[in-house]
Amino acid sequence: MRVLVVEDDPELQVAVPAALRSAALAVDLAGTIADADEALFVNAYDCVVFDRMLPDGDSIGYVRSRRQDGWAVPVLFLTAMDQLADRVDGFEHGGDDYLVKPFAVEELIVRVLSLSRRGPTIRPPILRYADVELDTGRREVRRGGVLVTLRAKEFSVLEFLMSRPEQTISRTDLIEHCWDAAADPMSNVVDVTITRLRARLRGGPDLIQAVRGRGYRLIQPSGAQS
Amino acid sequence: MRVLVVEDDPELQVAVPAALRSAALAVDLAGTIADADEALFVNAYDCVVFDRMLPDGDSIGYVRSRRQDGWAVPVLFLTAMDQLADRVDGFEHGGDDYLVKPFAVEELIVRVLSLSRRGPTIRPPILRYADVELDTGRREVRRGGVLVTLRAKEFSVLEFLMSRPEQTISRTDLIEHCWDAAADPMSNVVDVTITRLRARLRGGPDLIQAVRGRGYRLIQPSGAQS
DNA sequence: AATTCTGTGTCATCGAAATGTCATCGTCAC
DNA sequence: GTGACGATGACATTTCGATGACACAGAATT
Repeated sequence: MRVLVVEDDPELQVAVPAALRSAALAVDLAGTIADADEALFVNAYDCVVFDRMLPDGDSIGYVRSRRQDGWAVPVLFLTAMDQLADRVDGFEHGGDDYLVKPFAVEELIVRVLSLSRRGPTIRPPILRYADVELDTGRREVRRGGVLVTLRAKEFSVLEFLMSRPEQTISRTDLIEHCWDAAADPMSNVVDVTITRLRARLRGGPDLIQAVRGRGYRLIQPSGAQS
Repeated sequence: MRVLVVEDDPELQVAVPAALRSAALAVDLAGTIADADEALFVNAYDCVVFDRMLPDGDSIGYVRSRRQDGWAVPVLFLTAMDQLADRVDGFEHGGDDYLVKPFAVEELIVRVLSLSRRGPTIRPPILRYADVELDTGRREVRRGGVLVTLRAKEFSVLEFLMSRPEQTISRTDLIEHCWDAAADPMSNVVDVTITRLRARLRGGPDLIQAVRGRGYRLIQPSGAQS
């Protein structure tokens, strides 16, 4: 779990990351809102610890505006102002928790862990065609419910075909999407990979049709074509 | 938003619901853990406010056991014991926040609103996969009930894998979530950490599968291959 | 302050598995 | 029939992951 700490007080710049690292969290540090913004752009964090007052402004304003764009990473505010009005302010603008300085490091750790745990668990999509299911997250393919293990290239080609069912895909397109720049467009790698893919999917009719001079496409052999 | 308040003190039985209703929350009241259990069975709540000490026991025990079954509704504990050890204890067993009595009603409202908004998206504090248990609070891992001691990085990687069981996780994702910005994405730290993790978990079949060219994932080796 | 210990990162090497190449065969369209 | 294109088996090459040994930093201990 990775956390961004945004803090300008030199003492806390040392203490807070140290405390969080002791809880096996990976910690990055930023000193200003501008720095934090850049770090948030570059990396994926599970939680952000924001000092309220920073050299370039009040962090609540920043968080508020990011929330407007749907930014959802949990935030813990560290604040020296312990008036209740300010606390309410912090929550109402999308922050998820706050801690009043001075605080016990154990408490900080507990709260950050609690916030980090609620990560957005997004389900990667599952592609289907005929009796073939391709689970992009698990990198698994099933035919008629039976698990079929594919090589990386084979998977990648099938994924591309399944994302455009019944469209004819040229060898060039396949090379461009499934191979890197080093691939030789003149070779017959695509043909070979298609052959291997067919061999793996021998659990039903051949769904991969060669379109002479054009490329390949997925098609159900029973269905009529144009 | 609907909230269940579990409280036996007659004074608070009046004051707490009144305060929450003033914030436009729908409030139900229970006086014992048994009553609460029934109410939770019948209705869906966005948040539960639990007094720590109730006539039929300490509510932490109840919450802890419900969490084991994946129950995820946010809980706010009201506690008279303000020692930090107790606070940490409350969190580590799946509670999401606590408030020390006596408290300001405004603060109660703020916290309940925050928890309700957060929704039941928190993950249960103990992750399980096959015969491996990972306690995020205690930072302990058990395989087949046997305690396995892990290094911080190893724990962190396992936690991330276990939070997305059977999903293939790229080295990049692992670096981003388990290492800080100083990590070199080109190095093979991830591979080495995986090797070490496997070595520690040698108490059963290898659950960590390398997916060539993509990353790693947790999988039960029972699945047949072709 | 010096020393040991512990955790973590780096590097080099090994070996297996994935993938590309090539030669040959089959087949489809005209 | 024939010429071009696709299919396929055998083989060569490359890549990638696993791992042992070592290096280094910081914490703990003396």
